[in-house]
Amino acid sequence: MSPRNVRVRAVRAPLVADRQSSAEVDLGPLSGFIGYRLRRAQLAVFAGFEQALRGIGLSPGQLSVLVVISRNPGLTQSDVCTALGIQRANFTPLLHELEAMGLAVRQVLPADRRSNTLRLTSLGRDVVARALALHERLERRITDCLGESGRAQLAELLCKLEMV
Amino acid sequence: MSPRNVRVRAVRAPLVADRQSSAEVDLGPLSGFIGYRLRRAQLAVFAGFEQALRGIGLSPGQLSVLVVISRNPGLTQSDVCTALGIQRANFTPLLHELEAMGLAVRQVLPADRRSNTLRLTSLGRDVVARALALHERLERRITDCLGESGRAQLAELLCKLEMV
DNA sequence: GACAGATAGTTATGATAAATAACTAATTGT
DNA sequence: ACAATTAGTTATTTATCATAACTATCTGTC
Repeated sequence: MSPRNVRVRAVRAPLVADRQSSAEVDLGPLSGFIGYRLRRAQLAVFAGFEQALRGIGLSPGQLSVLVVISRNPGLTQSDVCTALGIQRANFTPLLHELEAMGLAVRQVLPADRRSNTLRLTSLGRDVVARALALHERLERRITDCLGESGRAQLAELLCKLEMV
Repeated sequence: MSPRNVRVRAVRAPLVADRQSSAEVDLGPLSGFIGYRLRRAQLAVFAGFEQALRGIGLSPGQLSVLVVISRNPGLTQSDVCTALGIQRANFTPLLHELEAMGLAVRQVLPADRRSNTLRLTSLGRDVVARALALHERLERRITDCLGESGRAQLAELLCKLEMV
């Protein structure tokens, strides 16, 4: 126990012994965590989104808002927020960007002057159509990867998962 | 086509006509987008994570790092980064937090003094064990929701999706 | 009709995750 | 010995999400 007994072995011990090559890292229970898999998958898919929609300049969130407005003209901001799970406070600047890009317009609802109804401009409709067309590529790549049935299963499982 | 022929109809059009109740919002193609479903599902699961691990005070990212270190003591920072898909630059402060919490230690690798090998403290091992136990609850809730086979399918599909 | 309470939108702010660039120190190969 | 890499750090930027406080408007009740 005295310092003397500390062998040189301790010093020249195989310090690299339990070093692992990054190829063989064991994720342990992590690899079974749905949350972990979700995070990695989402990062990959969002990267694919940016790549597929390059040149359009829309974020996933922006596109989702435009699609909802396009399918439901006249919705209020709050309606869109609850439909997409966005906080009203965060929606305001997002929407103003879409307005600044000339893609959407706010219009005070006369029946309730607190509310704004939302519509796309004709440019907005064009851009959504183009974005959806480009987005098809991404979805096709995913289908190629998972198979048609795998893709459908995944969509359904994710849908269930939202209400855990 | 002359201005005269523009009927009053245009003016007193039913301005509230196409208002929709938020219950019946049509997500259109969005509901089939894997990326959209991923985002919503991940938000739900991460909220569940925070709820399940309340009191431990670890983020999903922090726990993932601790688990990897625990299963692979002696990995360098870069190893952990590539294993988990984290940027080295973002890893530094994350790791320093874990060190400050007394859960992990950095140790210069003598064989390559640029590298730091990582290990858990005994406190770190305790905390990981407790965190994993609590995390089981979340995974069980997910399994209850998707079924055992659904859960396995989901994990596999997400895994494939990472390499799209 | 007046007024308390609720709602729609906005503003400001803070926390977190992720990406990029530039830097230091140490190593490698020639 | 020296150029080119590599590991880690620092600083900065951006995007997303959450919370609280504010205004303007509306609703229900007396």
